Amino acid sequence: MLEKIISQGLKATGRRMTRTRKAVLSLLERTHEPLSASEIFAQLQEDQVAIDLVTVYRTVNVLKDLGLVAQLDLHHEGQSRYELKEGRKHHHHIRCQVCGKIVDLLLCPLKKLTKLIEERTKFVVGDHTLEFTGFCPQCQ
Amino acid sequence: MLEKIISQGLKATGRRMTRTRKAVLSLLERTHEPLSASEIFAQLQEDQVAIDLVTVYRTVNVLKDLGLVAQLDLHHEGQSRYELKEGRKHHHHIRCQVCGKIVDLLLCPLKKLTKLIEERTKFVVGDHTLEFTGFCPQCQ
DNA sequence: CCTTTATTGCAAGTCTCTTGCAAGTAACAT
DNA sequence: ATGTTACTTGCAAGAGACTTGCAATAAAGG
Repeated sequence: MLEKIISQGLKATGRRMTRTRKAVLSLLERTHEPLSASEIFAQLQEDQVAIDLVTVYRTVNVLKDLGLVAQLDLHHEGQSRYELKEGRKHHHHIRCQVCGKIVDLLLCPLKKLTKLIEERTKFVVGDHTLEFTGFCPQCQ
Repeated sequence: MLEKIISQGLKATGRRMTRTRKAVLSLLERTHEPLSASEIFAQLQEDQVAIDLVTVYRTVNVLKDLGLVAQLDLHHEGQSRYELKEGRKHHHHIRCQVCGKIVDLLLCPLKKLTKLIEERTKFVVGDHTLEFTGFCPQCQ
């Protein structure tokens, strides 16, 4: 179970598993779209979980530090979104410009590009962002 | 000259060429990295051009509306950057995580991907963001 | 159950970007 | 040139995402 794995990561870095961290984790675990901090906050309110928005921000940052959550900056959205990495492989997203629906793209065309970029720019390539926008089937 | 082309675009949309728009354009024209609003503001201050930060934001938005400037959201930067599109072909960037230096990548591996994504997701694919981070030659 | 110390909530602050409005000025007609 | 119109600007204020300081709370281990 995810909670156990994460408890260990927390303990290993001198942190604790708490009621609010469990709530955020369980929400991320059962949600299949990346969520923003305010969406996490709103959903937990609805679920009658007492939590402050500040704590949501602190929690996702802790989970990010542990490498358990990915922070996404979608195309001109002006806010970050978070999704669990646990058990999922590297992927990207497409977001509907009309309704905001986000769908996973289970592909990444960039592995072979890294070497080319490193040769051309002399950079050491680290991370990358690749996000698409478009119109989903319902909004076309 | 760029200013003339842009004057026409402005006029065609009921807008005017002004002292401040000329200043922003000329700065973007002679700068070879994408600039943020506050960088544009700071550089113009240094150049003794009287301009308000609000006007910088409004100006880049006008230029974006006209399709003359691209707005970039680099990886977790928390601010947008702007660069002239005029005369340049579609490209992406890599940014140094240490010093912030931004270099153009004159490539885009995504044309052939669009069809695949549309088939798989039933979305109509519009725009995309692709930005890399890494370590530049000086910061390795 | 107690102690230690991480975590939380609240208030306030920071940063990017936007909006309202009166004053300034570009563009065009007279 | 001068005047008129309406687009632009600057200033003040506001909105939204995210962070920080601090006292109160609550995990975790003894």
